[in-house]
Amino acid sequence: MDLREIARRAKVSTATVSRAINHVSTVNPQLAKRVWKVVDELGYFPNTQARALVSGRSRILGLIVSEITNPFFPEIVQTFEHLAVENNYEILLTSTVNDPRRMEQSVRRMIERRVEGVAILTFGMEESLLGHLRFRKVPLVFVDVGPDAPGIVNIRINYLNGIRQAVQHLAALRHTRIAFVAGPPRLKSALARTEAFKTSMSEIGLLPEVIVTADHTMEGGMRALVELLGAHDQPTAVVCSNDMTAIGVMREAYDHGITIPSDLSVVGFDDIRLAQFMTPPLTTVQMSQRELAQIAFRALLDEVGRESQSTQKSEYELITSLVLRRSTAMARLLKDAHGEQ
Amino acid sequence: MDLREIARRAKVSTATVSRAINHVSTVNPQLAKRVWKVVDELGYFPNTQARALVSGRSRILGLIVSEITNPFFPEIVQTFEHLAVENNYEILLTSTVNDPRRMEQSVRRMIERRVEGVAILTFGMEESLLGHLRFRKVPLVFVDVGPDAPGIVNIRINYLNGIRQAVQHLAALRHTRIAFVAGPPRLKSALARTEAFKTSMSEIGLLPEVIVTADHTMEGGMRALVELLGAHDQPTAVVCSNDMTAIGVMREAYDHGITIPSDLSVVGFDDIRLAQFMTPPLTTVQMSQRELAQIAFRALLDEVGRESQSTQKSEYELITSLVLRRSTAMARLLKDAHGEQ
DNA sequence: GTTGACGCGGTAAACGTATACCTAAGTCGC
DNA sequence: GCGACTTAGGTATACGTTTACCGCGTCAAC
Repeated sequence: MDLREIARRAKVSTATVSRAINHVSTVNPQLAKRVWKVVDELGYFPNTQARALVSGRSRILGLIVSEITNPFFPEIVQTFEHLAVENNYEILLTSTVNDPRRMEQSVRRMIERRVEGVAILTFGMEESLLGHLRFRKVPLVFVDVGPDAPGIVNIRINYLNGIRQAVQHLAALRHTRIAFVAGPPRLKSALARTEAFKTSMSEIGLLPEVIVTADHTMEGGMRALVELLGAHDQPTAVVCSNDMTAIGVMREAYDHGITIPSDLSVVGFDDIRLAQFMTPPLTTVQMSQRELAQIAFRALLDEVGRESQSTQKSEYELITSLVLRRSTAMARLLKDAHGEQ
Repeated sequence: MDLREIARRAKVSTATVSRAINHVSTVNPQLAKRVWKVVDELGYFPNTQARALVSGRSRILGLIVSEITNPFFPEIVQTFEHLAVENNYEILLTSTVNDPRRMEQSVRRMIERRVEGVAILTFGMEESLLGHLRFRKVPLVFVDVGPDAPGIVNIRINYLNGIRQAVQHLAALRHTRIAFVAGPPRLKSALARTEAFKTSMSEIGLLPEVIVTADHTMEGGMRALVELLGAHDQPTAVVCSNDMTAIGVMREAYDHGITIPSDLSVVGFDDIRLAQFMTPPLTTVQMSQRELAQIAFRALLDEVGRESQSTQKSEYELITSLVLRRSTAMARLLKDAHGEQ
């Protein structure tokens, strides 16, 4: 069942059928109606590959994330996919799980399907991905780590804003020994968060001394707390580089009989959905996944839209900000002191 | 840069290039090498749409889930995608969020891209999806709810096995007042779980009296616990129709000062990854998402493989089973009694 | 030495659609 | 009333592959 079949039955040419289906205005409404009638009767659906072949536009976008099972990403995927469908695009999804072979393969798949653009929402700097894609001048969207070149747009994340809010929130609760559990140094985003923490502390005259490194997993968070408990001057609050780490900290605290937030205040980062399901619900710095996906999609669409990669640079920014829940409280020592008065 | 370009440079015909690229054995190794050399030099990637058009095979599979942000699904998507890529397939993902318009649209997209098969891993009975797809004889895979017809395979889930284990585990811990928090009656899978609970209770002479209905969300779980606490004969253990419900129950319990598991034992269902991150880690009935995805993919591939929908029916089954963590303990009253002796 | 079989590679048609180009009919001005 | 201009719809080509079909050359058997 193809265009020709429709043309035959509607007693018009294939050109007219094509035009009617694509709502070209020059076609006589009478004829259009006749065509649509046949189309509906036969349940005809145009063949996308043929369309893509002749038009040179695949209407497919690539989306590369680190790992779909990482709670940070499902919301992104969902939003991105939703927007894509609304704009008559399809998405080609890859989760690299940090496997170079997978990335390589992923790029190949995308090029073979002739994607019109790719959003790379992993936070590492996967140079390996770039070669072929840039060679084909495929528009790319990165988060922070993209090279500065035409056809490549970077979404800048303002980590400082949210982390500063977190630190000041804790300081306001009389915390002075505030620890930071950092993420893997391999990730530029993790580095940036650590820097933001240091800056925020220094700004208010506190020393960002207690920084332990974890790996953005729950297990890493658990180990990090153990490490912190071993220190001779234990912190009363801890800011974590991401929510999974914070969850690990909370989990380990539970096992040690440490109550959150009265014994220890905990702040996460990301605001994955799960954060609000914790006991107690996790206070965390929100980096809106929906918004990130929206910006990425919009940026990609803009870039695809503008023909001949202009040098005009477009910058996009995503602000982070603290959302208060119930995992932070007044610092223990001060509270006791008050209580004793 | 296309086949012809390669052919020209390698001084062979396009047919030979095509054959070399597809590793057809009849082509002279000398020539093949020459072709591959040019291919690599130019960084040539074959155009999938052209291939699909002429071969009549899109190498695309559809995957429909209810909601990617539901923690049950990411693992499924990841596994399915992984398998697809390994078999040179691409996947077209849709999350319906129970929106009929979305489903409609989704089917249209899939048919337009000429998917070779679709796995429908939502657990409702979306009849609306069927029409067009069945008309095209697209192989379909369902979980439990598919109609009995050629080209349609159902994966049967054995809910009873795991739920029986859960109930017997609780009974062994001296619980007799075991409640069940059911899921939305709209979902056949929820109904089946409730039935399995009733059966399991009756089998060991307990009355499945306390059954409250929730909706598979955390909020629903929270409300359910409130309802249970209002009963004059409070349960000492509660089995939930899914993990999110169990998490809601735990969360609400925390707010009421009820300690899990010493005051109340809780068992979930699904074993989403998050279950092990709870405090305490949730004992739950595992319904392996990886395995489900594997079965679905395998079934789909088999069905796509066999030409001319044979009547031979293939049945697939997924077993559920209890995984013990730390959200269950001896029933309160008995434990006290023992303590007083 | 001729013939038949066979193996390898080239020629060309086909997949289903969009669209450049063309033709016929209609409109308008003089 | 006739020619120029507009307009609607048809004809035919192109998109980048795969593959059926064909032809040529080699080799063996007689």
